[in-house]
Amino acid sequence: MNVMDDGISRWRRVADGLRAAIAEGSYGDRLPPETELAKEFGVNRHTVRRAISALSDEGVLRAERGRGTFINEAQSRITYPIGTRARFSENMMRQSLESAGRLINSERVAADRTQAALLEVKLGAPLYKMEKMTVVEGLPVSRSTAYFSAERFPGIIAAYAETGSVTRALKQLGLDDYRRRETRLTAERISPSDAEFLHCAPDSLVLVSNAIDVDLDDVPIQAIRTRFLADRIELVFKP
Amino acid sequence: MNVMDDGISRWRRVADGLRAAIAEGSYGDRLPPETELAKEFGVNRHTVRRAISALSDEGVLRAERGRGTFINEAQSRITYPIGTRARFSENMMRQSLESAGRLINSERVAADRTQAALLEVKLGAPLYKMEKMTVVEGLPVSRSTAYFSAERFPGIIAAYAETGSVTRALKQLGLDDYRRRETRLTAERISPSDAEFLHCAPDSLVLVSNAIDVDLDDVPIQAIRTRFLADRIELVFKP
DNA sequence: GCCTATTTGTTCGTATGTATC
DNA sequence: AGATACATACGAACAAATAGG
Repeated sequence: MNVMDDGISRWRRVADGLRAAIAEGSYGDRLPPETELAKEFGVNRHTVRRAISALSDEGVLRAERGRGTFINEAQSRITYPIGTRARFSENMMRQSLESAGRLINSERVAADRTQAALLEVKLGAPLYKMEKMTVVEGLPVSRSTAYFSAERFPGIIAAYAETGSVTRALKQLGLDDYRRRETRLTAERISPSDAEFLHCAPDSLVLVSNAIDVDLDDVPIQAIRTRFLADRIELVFKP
Repeated sequence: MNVMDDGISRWRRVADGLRAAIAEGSYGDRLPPETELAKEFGVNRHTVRRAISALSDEGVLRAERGRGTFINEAQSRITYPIGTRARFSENMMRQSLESAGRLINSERVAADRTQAALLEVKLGAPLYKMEKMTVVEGLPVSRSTAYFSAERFPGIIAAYAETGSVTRALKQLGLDDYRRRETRLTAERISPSDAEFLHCAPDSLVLVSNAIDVDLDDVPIQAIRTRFLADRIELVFKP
């Protein structure tokens, strides 16, 4: 019997299953006994215990000897509204949260086929690539990679470094307003590099947002790929 | 130096890292040599080989002896627009895709605190819980759990079973129009039960959408939690 | 207080899978 | 390919805390 055919251990899958069931409210406020869970998941009791131990470390559960295992009140995630006028710092301020953007790295690159199509520039056109990360209430929540046309926004990097905000940087460059044309969302496992920067477990999940911002004439300004840590942030869309 | 404390094997993490880097386009159309990747990920070459073998089985890579390892063209995902008037079947038809909803199960339940708050009914009020799944082009793409007030929509289950669509079922019950009030998005690992129904790997990722639909007087109609398979569907938001 | 059933916690042993060298 | 170290998984017991009669 192949125990770990897909590189994910059994206790891990039990832990994930439990987490999901708990989120769905299937168990109410307390877990069934370990022996019962073992039968339910078709594993040994030790394996269930390992899963419970992992979830206890995460703060999801609380085991009490002789009484049972109880489900802790859910810790709420930061919500991040997406819509036409999505401005990260403004939105955080509305929730009275302290947020800060930080420029990690920037470089000049040539547009590949995908980037050229998204930004509506020629293949090989000069772009600025900016690696940023965002910290809310002292906790890193997202990392993003943004591409700007280097010809249209030659001073963007200096302006961002100075102001710490894309909105303010663009304003400094004479662009008063912009809007979001499109946001595409998907989910991925975090990359090792992102895990290091966001200071989280290497097996965390991220919500990936691929978005295009345009000026008021519908000309693309930036293509931006943001990885939101799924367990620290929740995207909210309200029409 | 063995750090496998999180239940995910090294080759698996290398595979996930490679998949992400490939998706980002970091490697272009071919992978660096195995020895180089081993150094990059800080693992033994055997471990890299196992990761590459897994990705080859998935169809992401193609290893050619003596030449190198090449990246296959990505298979495109189905896009699902989210917005005010999100109607699944309408949206699929616009992409000229064949879609079908299927009722898996339905039962009468009492509203718990969360459901009562979302649907604006009393705690313990009777609800219909409907488990559905959606198949697009023969491929299952999502599974969802919807809650309706049993007092307000006594015939909803029969109507859905007959029409195969929430929109048409509600119309049959005399509700001509409704809109989405809110969509909250997050990412999770798939639950074993969902993995079975959606006929996918047990370690797949899902985009979870928690949404509230309301009638034209802003009274809640349904609370719905949908799990979209992240590698088969992409959510798109256009203002 | 006492007994019992239930439930979590601990400790053996054994076999298999993973990762490196 | 073989050797080594460690993590995973299972099985069978036993210990310790709790709750109820």
